[in-house]
Amino acid sequence: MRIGELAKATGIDVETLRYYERVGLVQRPARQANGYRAYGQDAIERANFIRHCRTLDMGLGDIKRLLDFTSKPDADCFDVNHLLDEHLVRVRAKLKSLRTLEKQLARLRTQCDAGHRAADCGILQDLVAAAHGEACACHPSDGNSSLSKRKARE
Amino acid sequence: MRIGELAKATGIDVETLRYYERVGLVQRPARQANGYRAYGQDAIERANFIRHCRTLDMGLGDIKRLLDFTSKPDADCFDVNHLLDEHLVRVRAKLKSLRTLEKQLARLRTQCDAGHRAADCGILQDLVAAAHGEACACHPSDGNSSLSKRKARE
DNA sequence: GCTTGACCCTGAAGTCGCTAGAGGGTTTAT
DNA sequence: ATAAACCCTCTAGCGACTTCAGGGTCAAGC
Ligand SMILES: [Zn+2]
Ligand SMILES: [Zn+2]
Ligand SMILES: [Zn+2]
Ligand SMILES: [Zn+2]
Repeated sequence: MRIGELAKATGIDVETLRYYERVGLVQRPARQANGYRAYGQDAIERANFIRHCRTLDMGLGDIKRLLDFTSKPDADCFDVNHLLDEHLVRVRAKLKSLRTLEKQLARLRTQCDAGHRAADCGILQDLVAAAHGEACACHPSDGNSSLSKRKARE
Repeated sequence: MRIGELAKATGIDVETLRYYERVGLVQRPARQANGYRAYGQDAIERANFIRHCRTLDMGLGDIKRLLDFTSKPDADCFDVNHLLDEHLVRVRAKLKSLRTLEKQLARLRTQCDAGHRAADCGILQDLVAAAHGEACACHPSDGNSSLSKRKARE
């Protein structure tokens, strides 16, 4: 099987497959006499595994670790659970912040409905006022910089 | 005001401020005799505006456009509304996909609770089965590659 | 006077997960 | 024979930073 066929079979772009090979996610396949990559059927399995994990938004490093587990049947799967737990934490944190964000943006959007002068635009006024520190949680405005420190630790 | 003070006043990292200057988001400040950047009070306003918009997850290009509006009071604010609408669409799309993702991951996590052999791990088995094409929507498994084409158009 | 440490400077490279381009070679169909 | 469709490598670009290397500047304490 050539790379284009593997791409069609898995829905992964040819360039992406070559990229996965470069970073070690996909093993280097044998080559034909002309230098073309020659994949076996197992490459479809592996590529589909990667694709599925990517749709679950896992990082390539995590996917590599999971792939390694599939070839070590006697290993303890604790790390698999842990990896998934951490990923869930990340996803839930992002979900939470996106929900807040959506509310903020929806409210902001109501501040202007028709076209008028920029000076009278409720949205711009709202943004400027927030930057000024009025009723806004995003910048500390007191002396401490806990927010940036927290971000740095994440 | 030196860059470290501006950083502390706004909660934006020093390196990030220099990066914003490089990409034209923050105007180049005057310099002291020793080459240090010397900011005025207005720099705090502008930097806080940027920070606030970043917590609303706007791109630097959008923020620049908004900043430009704040100095053009007579412009029509239509583009401001439009920019916000597009951003809301993006945020809501991401929110929707994250909600689906969270459900999938939460279900997957239930497949294994205690440590055992990787070969018996319900999570790994689930992932392999999904990659195999069982009850999984992420890869087409039929002949067409509509999914990848759709993605390319987006 | 001299070192220590906290600042500041520039420019370049690394991060992640691709994506696109340049500049070729090979195969297949007409 | 020629064109389209495929394949190859190597390189650079995206966004929004972060980090590193290799310096310069300045106040305080000994
Ligand atoms: Zn799948
Ligand atoms: Zn408006
Ligand atoms: Zn704010
Ligand atoms: Zn398990």
